[in-house]
Amino acid sequence: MRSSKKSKTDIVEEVLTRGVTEVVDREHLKKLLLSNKKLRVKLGIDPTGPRIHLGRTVLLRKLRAFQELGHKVVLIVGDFTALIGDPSDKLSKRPRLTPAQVADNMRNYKKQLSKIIDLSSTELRYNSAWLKKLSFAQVTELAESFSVQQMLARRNFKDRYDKGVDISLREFLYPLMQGYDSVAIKADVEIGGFDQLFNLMAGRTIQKYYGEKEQDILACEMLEGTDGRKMSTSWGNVINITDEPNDMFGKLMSVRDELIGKYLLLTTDVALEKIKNIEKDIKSGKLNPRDAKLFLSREVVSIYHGEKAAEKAEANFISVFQKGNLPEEIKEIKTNSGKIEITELLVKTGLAASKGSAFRLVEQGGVRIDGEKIDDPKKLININSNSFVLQSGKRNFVKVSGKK
RNA sequence: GCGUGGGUGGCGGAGCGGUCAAUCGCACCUGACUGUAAAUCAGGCGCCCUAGCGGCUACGGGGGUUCGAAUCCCUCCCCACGCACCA
Repeated sequence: MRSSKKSKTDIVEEVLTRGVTEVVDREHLKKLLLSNKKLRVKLGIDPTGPRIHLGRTVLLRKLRAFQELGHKVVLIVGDFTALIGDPSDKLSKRPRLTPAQVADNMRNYKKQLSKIIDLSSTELRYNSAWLKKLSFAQVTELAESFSVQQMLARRNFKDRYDKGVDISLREFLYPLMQGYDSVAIKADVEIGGFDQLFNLMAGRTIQKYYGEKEQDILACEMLEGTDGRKMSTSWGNVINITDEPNDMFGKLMSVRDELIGKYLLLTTDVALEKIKNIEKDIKSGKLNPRDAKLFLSREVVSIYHGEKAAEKAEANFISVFQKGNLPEEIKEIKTNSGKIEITELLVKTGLAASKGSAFRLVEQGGVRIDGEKIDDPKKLININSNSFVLQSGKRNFVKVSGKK
């Protein structure tokens, strides 16, 4: 973080509030953070997808802040729990992962994690290490810590129960396992998304049940994706930190205007005051939301690809979308020379999924060759060694030329 | 095991004998406009072609009734709920 002159109190205050919706023992945690005690800060990650998206970085960035304050981050890889399936904020059951998938996902994960947190000082634990060893008697014992009524207090269990939608017993076990993780690693603090609040609280209940002191809880805001719904891999509205600079930049530009402030708050280090000003200026019309988004996009892309790449991505965006120029890098495709129908060419180059949709694209005026609109779906295109740029819509380009 | 209600396009969810390739919402695509790939508005959104009130394949699988079935019947598979059996 670039907060060099801030006092510790200010830093702690920001850690406790920025992008945070709920802190469970707020005063208690604040005191701890201001003391010199080194805390064990837990974050559970379910390696359910191979990529880390911006929504997940919110929590990771929070961890980073704790690291900077000198605390010990304990990352729990839910290799065991992922096999069970997490019911959080889902109205129906989640698919379970196989051990092979988990292992595969983790390989990619570490590389991505290191872009945000300091992995060398991080304790990485797999919860199968202790959960696998529990005997059935011990599980039964653990199950004693919760009543069915308490479980049903959880909103999404309650909703499903009321609607008559299946809740498997296995799902009831999930919060218990996550809570047991806290016991196993002796967590002082646990971080999680707001949708995880129930599970985080379960950690407290279970720690207490085992006669240990209860962890404090920091629940963070959920980040909306490009379409305004919660960012989630299964919705396909994610911005992955592995996305190429141009792609990442473009996705950020398509975020809804109302979310600009939230994105700045949750995914960048931009100072709180500056964010406030940006929001204010957008509201008053002094600042064009487009420019605020350019700023946001540059910030985020810089974090994952460096400032140079961010500048380049911005220049590319302005050139292509604001000025309508051709992008710098266009995919090139070589095909057989000769005459070919435009619709067939679109399918061949991957710009259209089927001839029917290619037909529609042309009819709707979305197809251009070297900038010139093609309006006849039957048009024959002559392909020879001279290349030309085939364009579908505003953002799909392919350079086509014939083989000799 | 018995009973009830279900299984429809990427998802949610209509339709319950015929213009149903299937209302609608979300997602997605194209266009207009703009401040950007925001918002808004318009159109599109199974596949094929000689592009047409065209052909083909589709509504869990299979079979049947009918001029005609996503819609009715039989059967199989799967899901949920309830009941029972067994402890």
